[in-house]
Order: sequence, then C-alpha cells, then structure tokens
Amino acid sequence: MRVTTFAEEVYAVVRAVPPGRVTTYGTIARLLGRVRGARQVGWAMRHSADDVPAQRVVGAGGHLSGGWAFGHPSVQRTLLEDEGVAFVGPERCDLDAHGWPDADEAAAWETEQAAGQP
DNA sequence: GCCTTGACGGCAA
DNA sequence: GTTGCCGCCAAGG
Repeated sequence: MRVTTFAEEVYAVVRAVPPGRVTTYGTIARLLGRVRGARQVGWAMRHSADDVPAQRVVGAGGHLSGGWAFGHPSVQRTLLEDEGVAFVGPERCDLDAHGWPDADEAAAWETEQAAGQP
C-alpha cells in the first residue's frame, strides 16, 4: 500500500519500538530511507496519533527534543523511566543502553519491510 | 504553483 | 561546554 504518507510510515516505526527502548528522529528517517529527513519525522510526530508512543522518540544523543509536547519534558522522562529507560541527565536518556533498533533488530526490521513491501 | 513552517542533525565559531 | 547557522524533505496555507 503506497497510499501511506510519510507520517504513516513514521508512526509504523514508532509503534514498533518495544517498551523500555528509545529511538531518535534521525534513526527513524534512516529506516525510512530519508537519511536527512529527521525534520519530517519531527513534523510527523507533531501530528502524532494517540496510539503512537511518541515518548520513545527522542533527539540525537537521547536528548528530549520534544519533551514540551507532553506538557513538560519531565513528563516524557517519567514515562520512559517507568518503562525502564535509564537517564544520563535531566533531559537525556541512555541511548547506548536502550537505543532502538539494535544492530540485530535493525536487520530484522529491514527484512520485515523488504518482505512486506517489495 | 510558490512560500513558510517544523517535536532535527551535524559542524563551526 | 554552549550557542548559532545551514541543509534537508514533506505538508499546509
């Protein structure tokens, strides 16, 4: 189905992020083939649906770029900590330990996408 | 059809 | 370590 817009694809990726893990805008963009489309990912997240765990999407280095979208960055931080995500600073999560996808998971994701969308 | 906006990323000063 | 600027793609007005 190519009717899906860029935003829809972004949502699909975000929903694929398991609890206790976090991903970045740049990573999502890269998974979609838009290496420099991190901005569009952010644009899409701004229109995020309710079933999209936007709290798992952070900026480069695990920085809570869109924390204010939850009312206050501390809200997003609390949500992630509740899922088991460790934080290095007040607004920075530990991407090294909870970053998604992992090298192995990235391959699985690409395989799944290749199989579903030839 | 053109211009502006936007939850970003990376590099330079 | 911080702050600022440019580049990029997509959608809205």
